[in-house]
Amino acid sequence: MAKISLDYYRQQNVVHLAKDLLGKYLFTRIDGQLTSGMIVETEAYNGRTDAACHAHAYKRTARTSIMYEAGGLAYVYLCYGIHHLFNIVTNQEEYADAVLIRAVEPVDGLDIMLARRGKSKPDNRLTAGPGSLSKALGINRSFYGESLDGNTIWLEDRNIRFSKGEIVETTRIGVDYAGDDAFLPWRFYVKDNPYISKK
DNA sequence: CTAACGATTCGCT
DNA sequence: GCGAATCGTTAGT
Repeated sequence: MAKISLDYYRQQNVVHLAKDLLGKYLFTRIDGQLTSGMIVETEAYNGRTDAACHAHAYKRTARTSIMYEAGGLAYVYLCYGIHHLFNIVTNQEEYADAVLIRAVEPVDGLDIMLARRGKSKPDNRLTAGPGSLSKALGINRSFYGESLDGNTIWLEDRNIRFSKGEIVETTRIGVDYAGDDAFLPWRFYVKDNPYISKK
């Protein structure tokens, strides 16, 4: 077992961590049903400096409070009243940083993921996009605050490493409200991977 | 208590 | 390419 330990998530540079998470495997086990995917797209959010982060400038609310905990917890919230978006809380206590997982490449439990997504055949949209991958992996708001060191949701390092040329760094999606911070190159994805959320 | 609004997705044109 | 779907969170009355 190559489960990633909590120390990993407590690194202080959330942008570096978002890039490093590419190639890691995300697992869920719900009622004995195992599903997983390899992370191929992420975005970094920095609580102290970044206007796009829900916890921007020490804004502590009921929803964002989990981001102020030490790294290694799940931050899941409902977006547009429809989609559950899965983030990993990072950095030390009081540093409200998080990485949004935007896309994975399906690995284990393909039939389970198809059923959850209401699809009969696999396609490139099965786990592409933050709402889609959460649905495929069965992640919902009940995962809010769940430790990534447990047996329900966790990450594994299977020694997949991407070279600099295989990783694209660009601006984040859907954060126009953040002013200048919308232009930060804090979105990372694996070049040419068919499961990234947008071209 | 009320109202506005999303770190999106899917289907239809 | 465009617009509807849909509801918890948030801030303001």
